[in-house]
Amino acid sequence: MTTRIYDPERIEEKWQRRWEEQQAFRTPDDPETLRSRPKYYVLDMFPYPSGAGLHVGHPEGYTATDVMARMKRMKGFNVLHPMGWDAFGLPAERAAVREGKHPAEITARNINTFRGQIQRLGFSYDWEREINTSSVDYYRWTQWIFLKLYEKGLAYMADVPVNWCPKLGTVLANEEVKDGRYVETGDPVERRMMRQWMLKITAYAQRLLDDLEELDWPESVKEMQRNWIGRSRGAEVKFRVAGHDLDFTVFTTRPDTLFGATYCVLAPEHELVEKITTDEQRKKVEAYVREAVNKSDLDRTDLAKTKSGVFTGAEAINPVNGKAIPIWVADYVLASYGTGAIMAVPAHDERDHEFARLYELPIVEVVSGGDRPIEEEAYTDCAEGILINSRGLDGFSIEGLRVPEAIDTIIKWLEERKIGREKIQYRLRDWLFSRQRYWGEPFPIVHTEDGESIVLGEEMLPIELPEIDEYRPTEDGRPPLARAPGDWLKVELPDGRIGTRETNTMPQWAGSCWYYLRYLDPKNDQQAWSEEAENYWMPVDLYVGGVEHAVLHLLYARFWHKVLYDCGLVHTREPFRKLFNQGMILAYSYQDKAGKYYYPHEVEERDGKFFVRENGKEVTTQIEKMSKSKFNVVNPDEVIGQYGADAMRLYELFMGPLEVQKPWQMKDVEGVSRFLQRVWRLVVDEKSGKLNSRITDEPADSAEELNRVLHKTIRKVDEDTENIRMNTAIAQMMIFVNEATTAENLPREILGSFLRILAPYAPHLAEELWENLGQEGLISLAAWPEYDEKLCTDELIPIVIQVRGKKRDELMLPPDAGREDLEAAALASEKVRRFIGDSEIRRVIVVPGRLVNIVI
RNA sequence: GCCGGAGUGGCGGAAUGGUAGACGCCGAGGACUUAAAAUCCUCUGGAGGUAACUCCGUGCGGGUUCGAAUCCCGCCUCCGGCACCA
Repeated sequence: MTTRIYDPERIEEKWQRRWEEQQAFRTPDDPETLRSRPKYYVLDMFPYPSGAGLHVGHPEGYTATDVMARMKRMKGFNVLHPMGWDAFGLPAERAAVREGKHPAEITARNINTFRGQIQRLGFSYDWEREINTSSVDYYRWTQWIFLKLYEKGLAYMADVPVNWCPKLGTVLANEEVKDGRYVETGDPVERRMMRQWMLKITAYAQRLLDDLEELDWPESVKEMQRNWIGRSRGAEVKFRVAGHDLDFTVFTTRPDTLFGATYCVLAPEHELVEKITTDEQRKKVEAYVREAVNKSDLDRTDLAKTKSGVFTGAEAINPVNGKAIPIWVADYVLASYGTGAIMAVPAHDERDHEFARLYELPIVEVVSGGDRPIEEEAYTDCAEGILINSRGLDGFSIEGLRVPEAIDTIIKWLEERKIGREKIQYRLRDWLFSRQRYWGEPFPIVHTEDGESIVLGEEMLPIELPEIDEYRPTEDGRPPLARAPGDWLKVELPDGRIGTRETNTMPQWAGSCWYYLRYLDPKNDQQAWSEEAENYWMPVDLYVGGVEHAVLHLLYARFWHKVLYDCGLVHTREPFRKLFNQGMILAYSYQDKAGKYYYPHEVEERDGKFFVRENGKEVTTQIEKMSKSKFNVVNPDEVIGQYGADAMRLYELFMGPLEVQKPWQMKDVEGVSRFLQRVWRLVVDEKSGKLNSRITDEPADSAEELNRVLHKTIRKVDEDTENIRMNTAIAQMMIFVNEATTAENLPREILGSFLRILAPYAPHLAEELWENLGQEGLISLAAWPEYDEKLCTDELIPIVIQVRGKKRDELMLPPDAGREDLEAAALASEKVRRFIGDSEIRRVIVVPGRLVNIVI
């Protein structure tokens, strides 16, 4: 033993090298090992390798999964714990333009940075299984899955109104746009008609909804997906247009209010608008439609607080009572939802109410029960109301019914007369699946001159990205791939025709939709994955990542997985059995009155206030999201350089519960670093560099007190780690170390057990001390210790004695003391008797092992 | 507006019907040292009291219970999601 003090840098390098030399974390793949042990697949959401490198938020989830992977390995599981790169994407393409390099080169550089940073933390990934969604070996299979989607009729081209982002020069999916802006960058998005690839995710809406039930996911994420899918039950009702041989269908969730429909509204894009508008109204209607269609989403939603619309001059016939009601055009009705047409019931719908008041349209009450007059406020409650004014031509009536019964009754009536039917409507739209970018998967599609789209066969894969000289759209607005050389763009089809390749590419989500499957068998060049590997490893047992993917990635991946399930390519309906979202790590920032930010090292604290060192100016402090512009980003390399990877890992988990947001505090890293030094000193005498002289070869029970603390600690660390409550597991290990620091004797056996539960958390330190203790083999592969339930309780435990619910005394008694003994002991207490005084004892509540409460 | 989550010392947090504040940070005192750092030990929610001890205390107001941070009702604040989806 040469080194005396704890030197993280030295031991971390040493053990990372050993692990690599011994291939300690290779995923087992020989059939015998696989068959003989249970499996555990623990997965991180793989990162997009940005140019900025890792920040301390990334390793938070990675550390948690690594602790889990290491513990499961020690418990005898075959563990699959891989890492890879979500490597296609726009930032690399933009950097390529900026630096005049190929996106692949930028991507490779960023991946090397990320990998290096991740590896310094000593994670037990199987790097033999590293994947990269932008490598041909990978994306040929993404293209292959696209063929499966196409074969099933789930991929199609359509002229659709798209979210076009001029700044990025590409279209975006609904899921990527919020309030008329791209969620990532905030760039505004416009509405445009374009011919684009779509994936029919709506065909899976009900299954995506139903199968949420079986998942061990945070309730909030399930709820967000339910909201996004947005199932609602209602009815479609057909309305005739008066004086025309035309009709249109509306969707409503409240068919019970049909008698209260006083007008109808068509979306500006509705095909009937043109046909039914009267000459008198034509000018106004055309102007309105033109303006509405060209409005950006931002104008149509967020800013449009007051409604607008124009009367078409035409009238519809309400099928239940034969009354003619006006047909309006208004952009508060969306073309993309339902049928793009509604019946308006101002008495019982807030939006219709607002519109009716604005344009002085009639309001007819058909459900009674509102608190305020119907002219003032729409009554939308479905639980209490009773139907009124709802008697039809042929004596049909739903008057007197409650809303739910009225809905069922009228749907039946509409269906009998073939003028309507029950309808389940989803908010979910089909997934816009093409992008006008270079750095993405090319589609295995060729277009012929006569407009036919031909899908290429499996044998034609991969379709490799061609080299092009500029990564920008062409002058006439076609995607960058239109710049590709002719020998790429032009393809001779098997029948001799010449076609042109599709020049759109797939969105970044494509690669991440199935990467968890490629990890199962990443080097297979015959198949995307083998059946045996899929059967063995799937589903993912634990999936950890940020909540920002609650809808996007997680919904898309579930959709693809279900398609693969229908193709017989996977055996589970769902890919991710348990999902866990880690909370964001925030940081303190410092700002002066003018709003200028300062780095933490530029600021000092005096009496609870903060001042700039240089000029004494007072600054305020706040907790914010880490950001370069706020000067509060914490770099993991610095933390590791100063305290070591083990301290970094420990602090990431000790900060608080994994799922909550919490601020990074450097002072607290020192705390866990001190803890690791204390562990070091339990084994190593820093003065001599020899083993601590208190270490003995006596059995564990020779140090009875410490042995009890050990067993309690094993139990708590085991349970808390399984339940992803690593912060309290670490607290318990601190309790053990505090106890051991003052213990007279340290049996080798006890230290060995403790080091094994510490190993998943601080693996480098644990390996080093394990070796120092003279143990054979890697601690990372040692068996997880068992705890003895009997040793988890003390011989005497504190029993609280309350009088009228207030603690008055505390007695040390055996944990298995009976009710009578506890009561007797409590009543014998001097202090307790003082509080009872002369009062009569009315009741005594005894909770064995806990407390006695005397009620007077 | 609707849906979800949270509110506990100076700070991060623990306790999910049974001792409120585990563990860590900060702070105070002591030991070691020529000294400092490091380390080790003790104290550390508030108020009162020389002390034993007492009272108060988990966003606010009520309730259930022998007993509530925890369960129920009503509010306030903050965070996240959705939002003209008929």
